[in-house]
Order: sequence, then structure tokens, then C-alpha cells
Amino acid sequence: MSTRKFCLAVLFCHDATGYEIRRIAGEGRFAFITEAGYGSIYPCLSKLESEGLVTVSEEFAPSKPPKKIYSITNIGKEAFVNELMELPAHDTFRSPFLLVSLFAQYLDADFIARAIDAREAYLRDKLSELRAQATECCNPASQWTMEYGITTLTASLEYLQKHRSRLEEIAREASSQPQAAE
Amino acid sequence: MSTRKFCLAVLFCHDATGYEIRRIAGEGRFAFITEAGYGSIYPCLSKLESEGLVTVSEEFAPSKPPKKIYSITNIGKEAFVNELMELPAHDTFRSPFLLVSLFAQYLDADFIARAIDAREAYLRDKLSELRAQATECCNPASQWTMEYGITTLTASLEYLQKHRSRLEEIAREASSQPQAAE
DNA sequence: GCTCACATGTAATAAGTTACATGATTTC
DNA sequence: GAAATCATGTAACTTATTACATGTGAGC
Repeated sequence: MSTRKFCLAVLFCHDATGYEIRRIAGEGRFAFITEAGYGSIYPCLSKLESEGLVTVSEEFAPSKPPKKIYSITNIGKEAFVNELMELPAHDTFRSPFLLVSLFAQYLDADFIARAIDAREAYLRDKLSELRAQATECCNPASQWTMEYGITTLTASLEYLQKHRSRLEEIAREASSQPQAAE
Repeated sequence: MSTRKFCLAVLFCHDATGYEIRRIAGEGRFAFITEAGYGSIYPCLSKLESEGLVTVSEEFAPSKPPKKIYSITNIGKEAFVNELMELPAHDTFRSPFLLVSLFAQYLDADFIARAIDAREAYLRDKLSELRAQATECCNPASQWTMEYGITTLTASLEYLQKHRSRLEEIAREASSQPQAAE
């Protein structure tokens, strides 16, 4: 149901094609909603249309692929707001990296260093993207939400930078001695 | 594949039944791995057994339901470590609450206040549970990982406490005036 | 000439969630 | 006596992911 809400959320703000909705997924103010691909978005838009929550208008530009521009209807807006008005489920936060860190002592030190590097780079990218979008944006609720994201990502990046050496050491120490299961 | 890794991770540390694995899901050092239910765990354990990564021993205590205690095999340990030794995928963080905050201006102020209250309570609970587990635990990698979680949850809770009034005001202001779409 | 961005979609597969089905023991 | 905890599992359903399939135009 999360792709559904995401599509409605985007269309609530402005008309868009499936392609555009896909591009927005996981970025800016939608960073923490979903990262749906085409395979979820296109079928979802068709379903929303059949339910009357959105309408489509096709645009045939000469010598360009035809576009389907989706708009949310009043019924769609109402449905969306109603769906939001239930106490939101709690966050799902899943981190394959934290599974790696949990078993750092059984993995090699080089690998751990590379995994940390990759994570640091990723967090930095996400952060700069979010910061850029946040300064551009003038809607107060969007700004509040993006600042929330910036705050938590910053905390995450700072922890990683401050404490990465400790994790790297755990991996180094373990690989230099015979290992025993915990 | 995440339930699979989670089961192997738990069994890497100690033997357990499906029921126990379920209880550990989403708690302590496994807080950020998965929150799988019985419906994922039991079939997963059967599959791991058929692959030879774990073994089962049944325990028939008189006047108690029979238990199936799973143990990881050497092949299982090896497979697990090998699966971890690929650069971890990036985190997935999905927050239904942040979708609500994004549209705060269209929702009623009371509802926003309740949603924030619920989130604050949830974060506080998660944090105290994690802190309790972190002090009990003496494995350095587990501790590093839990402190990571504590750091980000703390940042999240602090943001919410400091800035909740701004979000509440957005909802209040909007409901007192005629609304226009963004 | 090649690759990237634009643009839409389907089909097969994998995975997870929910509800169902059962039953003993312990705690209030 | 009721509710919660321990304990296992299946079946149906929903959802998301991946790969496939196709085609144009712009920039290098």
C-alpha cells in the first residue's frame, strides 16, 4: 500500500507521468516514503485510475514517445487525506550494514573498511541531495520533514566518522587471532 | 533474503527455536535487521534445514508442546559469513509518519498531535529497550552496533521534541484558513 | 555510432503479511 | 474462568523486484 500512498502524495502536489513519479521516489521530501520502481508504479497508477482517484490525459507530441499525464481527482484527494488520518504505522528501518557491523569480528578488516567507505559516501550523497532540496523548498511542512531527515542522517554520518576506527579495530584484532564463536 | 540472513545470524550466536527467533526479531542488536513474523521464519528454517545450513533436534518435555531446537552447522556458518562478505545494500528507511508530517497542513491539528505523541512514546520505548540491552551486552561488535542505533534514535527523538510545536502550528494555521493546494 | 535520458509497460518470480488452525500451561 | 505466553505450522493473499520488450531524440 505504500506505493499507492506515494503516488497519491506526488499527484497531490502536481500532475506527473509514471516516469516522473519514479524519478522522485526516494528523493527530497519523499526520501523516506518509498523507493518504488516502474514495476510497482505503472500498475499502481492503472489501479488508481480504475478507482477514479486519478485521471489521465495523453499527450502526443510529434516525434516523441506519448506521455500519460496523471492528475489527482477530488475524490482522490479526499481518499488520500482519509488514508493519512489513521495513526501512522511505525518506521521500518533495515540496515544490511548493521548486520555486517554486528559480525565484524568474523569478517575481514579490508572488507569492513570498504563497507564503511561505501556507507560514508552514500550518506554524504543523500545528505547533500536533501540539503539542496531543502533550501529550494518553501513549503513549511516539506521543510520540517526534510530537516528531520537531515538531522538523522547527520547523526548517522557523525557516528560513523567518529567510531569507524573502533569497528575496524574489532575486525583487525579478530583476524589476527584464532576465532571462537561468541 | 533478509529473513534468511536474520535466522542464520541468530543461530550463529546460539541455538534457538523458531518461536525464540521470532521474539528476538526487531529487538536489541537485531533491531535494525528485520521484524519477520512466524509466517516467514518457520518456512525459512525448514528451507535452511533442507540446505544443510542448520540442524534440528526435537525436545519432548512431558506435558509441554514439543520444541524444535535449531543449530547452525559449519557449512551454515561458512555460508553466512560468505553472504555477508558482499558490499551491503543501502539501508531502507520508510516512515509513514514522515508522510503524515509532509501533509500536516491538510490534516487536523489534533490528529497531528496524537501522531507525534505516539511516535515519541515509540521512540522512547525503543531507546530504553536498546539501552538496556546495550549495557547487558559485552560483545564489542554488538555494542558498537547498538550504540549506532541509540545515536540515531536519540537524534530522531530530540528533533521531534524540539520541533514538534512547529509542525503542530502548521496544522493549526492551515485548519483555521481556507486551504489551497500547494 | 554509442550511450544516456525520456517513456511505457508486462510477466515471472520472490518475499512478506495475515488469517487460520491447534493446544498446553501459567498467571491473574 | 479468562487471558497471556509458549509453541508449531499452513494457506491465501498482497506486494515488490527483476528482467524483459520496445522505441525516439539529444549529445558526444
